[in-house]
Amino acid sequence: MQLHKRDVIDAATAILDNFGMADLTMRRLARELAVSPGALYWHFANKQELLGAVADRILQPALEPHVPPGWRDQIADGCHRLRDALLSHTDGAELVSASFAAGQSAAMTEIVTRLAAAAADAGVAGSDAELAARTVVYYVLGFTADEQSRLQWDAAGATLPDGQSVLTAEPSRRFAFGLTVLIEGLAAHGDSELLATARDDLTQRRLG
Amino acid sequence: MQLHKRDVIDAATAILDNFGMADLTMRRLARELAVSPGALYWHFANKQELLGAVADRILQPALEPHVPPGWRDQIADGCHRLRDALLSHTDGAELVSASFAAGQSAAMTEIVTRLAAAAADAGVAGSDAELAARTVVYYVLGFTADEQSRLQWDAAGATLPDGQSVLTAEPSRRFAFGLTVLIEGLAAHGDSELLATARDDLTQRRLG
DNA sequence: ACCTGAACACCGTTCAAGT
DNA sequence: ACCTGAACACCGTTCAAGT
Repeated sequence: MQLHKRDVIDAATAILDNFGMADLTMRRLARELAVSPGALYWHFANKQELLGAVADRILQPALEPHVPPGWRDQIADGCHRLRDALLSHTDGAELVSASFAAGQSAAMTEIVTRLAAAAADAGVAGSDAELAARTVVYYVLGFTADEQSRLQWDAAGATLPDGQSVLTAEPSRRFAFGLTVLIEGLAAHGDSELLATARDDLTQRRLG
Repeated sequence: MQLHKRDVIDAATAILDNFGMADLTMRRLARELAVSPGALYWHFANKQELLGAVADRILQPALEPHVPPGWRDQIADGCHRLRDALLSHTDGAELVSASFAAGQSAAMTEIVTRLAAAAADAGVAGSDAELAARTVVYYVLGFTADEQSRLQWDAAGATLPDGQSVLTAEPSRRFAFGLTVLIEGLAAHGDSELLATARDDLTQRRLG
C-alpha cells in the first residue's frame, strides 16, 4: 500500500498525542508506518516541513471563519480558539511555536492575517496592524506553552485534591486577563491613531 | 589545569557567537575545551542546566538596577535592555526563550520580578502583576526571536543597499510600538482596578 | 574530587539501487 | 514515481575505572 502525506501526518499526530514532541522523530515515525526513514523524505523535504504540516492539522479547528462582529470579540474569540486548539494535543503549543518561528505553518499565517484585519478595524494604521496581530500571537503562544508545560508536569506528579479551580478555571481567567490588557492597549492606540487621521483630514480640507 | 564552570560558560558563549545554537552541543563544547564529553557532567547536571547558565551570562547586562522613576519607563527600559542583550549574541533570543520556558534562567526570574513590581505600581492587583510581567516578557522574547532570525537570515543573503532604515531603525520603531500597546493596556487596566479599590474603600467606610 | 574511555541508545539526511 | 538499505556524520548521557 502506498504512503500518502495524510497517513504520515496522522501517524505523527498520534505519536505527539501519546508520547510528546521528544518522541516525534523521523525514525520513530517511519517505524510506526513500517517504512524506511528515507521514505519520509519523498513526501517531505525535511523534518521542519513535516512538523509544519502537523501544526496546520492541529490548528484546523481554530480556522473556522469569524462569527462575531466587532474587532474586540474577533480578537478575543480568535485567541481563545487558538489556545483551545493548542491545548488539545500534547506539546501543541511548543510544536506550533516552533513551526511559526520557522515560518512553516500556513495556518498561523492565516490566523495572523485575520487578527491583523481586526486590529485595522481597531484603528491601527496599515503596516502596524500585522505587528499588532503578531504581538497578540506571541502572547497566546507564550502563555499557552507555559500553561501546558506546567499542566503536563504535574499531570504525572501531585494530583491536587481540587481538580478544577487551579488546573483549568484559574488559567482561563489568567489567559483572559492578558488578552484584555492587549485589547485595551490596541483600543487606546487605535483611538489616538484615528484622532490623528481625523486631524490630518481637517487640515487637508482647510488647505484644499 | 582544572576545568571550572566559568571556562565552560565562556567556551559555550564563544561557540554560540561564532556558530549559533545548532553547533552548541555537549560534544563540540567538550572538544573545544579539550576534555571528554563526560567531564561536562561533573559540572552541570545536563544540557538544559548548562544552557541556563549561558542564558544568565547573556542577560547580565540587562540586570543593572532600574534607574528611571515611573512604572512606564521602568517597563520600557527593562524591555529595551532585555532586547539589546538578546541581540548581542547569535541566537540569543532563541536560547533565552528555551531556558525561560524550561525554568532554567535565574536572570529571567529576576527580570520578571522587577517587571511585576512595575506592573503593581501601574495598579495591577497582586497576583496578576506577575502575569502582566510574563505577558510583557512573552512579547519581548517573541518579537526579538522573530527579528533576530530574519536579521540572521538575510545577513548571509541579500545585503540591502540601505543598511540602516529597514534593518535596524524599523525594527526598533516596531518594537516600541508593541511595547506601547502593552503599556497602555496595563495603564487602562490599572486605572479601572484602582477605581474598583477606591469604590470598595468607600463602601467599607460607609458600612464601618 | 575530578576526569577518561568506552559504551548505550539513539538522531536527521542522503543516495545508489531496486521495482 | 516511490521506496529500500545502508551509510555518513553526528547526538546526550552514563558509569566503571583511573588519578
